[in-house]
Amino acid sequence: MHKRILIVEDETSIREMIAFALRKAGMDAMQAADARAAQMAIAEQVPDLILLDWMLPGTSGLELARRLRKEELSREVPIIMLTARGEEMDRVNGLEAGVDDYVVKPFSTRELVARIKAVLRRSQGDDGSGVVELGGLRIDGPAHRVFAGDEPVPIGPTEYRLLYFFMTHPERVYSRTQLLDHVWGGSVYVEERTVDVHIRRLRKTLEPWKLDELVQTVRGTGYRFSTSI
Amino acid sequence: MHKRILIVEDETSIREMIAFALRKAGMDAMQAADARAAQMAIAEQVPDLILLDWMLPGTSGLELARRLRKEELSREVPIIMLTARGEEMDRVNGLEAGVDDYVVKPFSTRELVARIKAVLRRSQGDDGSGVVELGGLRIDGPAHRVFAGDEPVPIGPTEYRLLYFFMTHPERVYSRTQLLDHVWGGSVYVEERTVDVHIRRLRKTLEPWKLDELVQTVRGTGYRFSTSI
DNA sequence: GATGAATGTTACGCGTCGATGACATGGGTC
DNA sequence: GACCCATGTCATCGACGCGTAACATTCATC
Repeated sequence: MHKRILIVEDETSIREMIAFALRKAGMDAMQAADARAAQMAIAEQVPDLILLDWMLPGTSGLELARRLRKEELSREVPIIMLTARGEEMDRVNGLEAGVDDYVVKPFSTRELVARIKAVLRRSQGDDGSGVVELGGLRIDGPAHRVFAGDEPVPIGPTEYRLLYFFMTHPERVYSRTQLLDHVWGGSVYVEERTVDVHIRRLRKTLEPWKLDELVQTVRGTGYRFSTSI
Repeated sequence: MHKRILIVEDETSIREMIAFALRKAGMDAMQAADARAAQMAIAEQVPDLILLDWMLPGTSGLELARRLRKEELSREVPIIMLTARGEEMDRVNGLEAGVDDYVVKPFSTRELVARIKAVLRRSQGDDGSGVVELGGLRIDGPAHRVFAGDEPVPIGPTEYRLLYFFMTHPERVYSRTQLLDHVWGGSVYVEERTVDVHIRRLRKTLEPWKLDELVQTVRGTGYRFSTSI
């Protein structure tokens, strides 16, 4: 579950500092001091994201980004560029090379971590638009709608909120209390068993599309939304 | 056909970076550091879209959004809010002010550009001629007329504005408050229930063509114009 | 296979929300 | 000033959704 980040940066102190911050944020940090080392590291194990310093000895960060984009192995991996101030001209080329984001030096580690998370979030299918697609279901926040394939699914308000929470937090068990907190809101108090009923109603609304299996019972613990049965 | 985007953001580095990304995406970027500068820029030339930072010195972004919604000049201009990590609260308040979308910081420039394009596409719908065709209905802005197929539809002024807003913002729920902001204009005060009545009247005018289904109720939330039932 | 606990399922009453029709007001036109 | 059209508000009715309880079923454990 830990995200693997490859840091490509020639200055050891900066590299170490970033690695430390990332580990503290629950990520795995790999390190490379130049383009060659980076490509070797990638060949060995493809990271989830690459932090790329613009100024590298030998092959520049920009050039490396271009190469990575061409290779099958690394094409899909998001890249964040670390640029110094006043390197604006290079940003043009960076955007052309398909870089996902920039962080301008000097930056706080907190900002860097936040940017990494944002890019990771987006590369995982959450484009921030409030539309989530999962397991044959599509839930559209702005439209307040649910689609199974292309057919709209008639759904009640509470079932909608429940499904929305599930689809934005899939593959994880939630107790009834947790569901009440997240879906109903912490300030209301209702019976725990009420959750069961709404789970039932949610399953019923998904039944016509045979998608009720997505909502799974974890006996003794709670419920889970999962695309694998 | 370059779209003109006004960036209202106090932090220069962020503003510059956004402006750069927008220019790269073929848009014209105007900049303003605070609410006053923004209003001056708008007075000079109305942009196609406004990027509005939530946290502004002096007049807050939210407050500015409210003001812009009230003024005739800027009422039609879509607004995208840039919000800090603050969560649901910001979303709700932003939506109340008639904001079209929001992007949570930190965001990647690519994500931002994608969202801008999405909003522009949505709030345009037309090819620039002011004519929108959707779900068997055609609304002609310049001619101020509505057609169902080839037949003209007799329609009242408020119903016309309501329908026009819906057809330029389809597939999305709007609360009564939002509809009041967008259709009535923020400066008038009327009961929320009034929206219900005009929804009713709009449906009635569309009924002879069986197009009243396009106007859909989302219980507990608001109304939506959608071509899929 | 018996037992108790956890979960599934159904039915029902209450409260809330939206739909609807009627009415009053205001503004424009002749 | 008389008339008409558009608009906003109100009261009422009906529908919908919610939470709870009661009963049925499944599961784990011995």
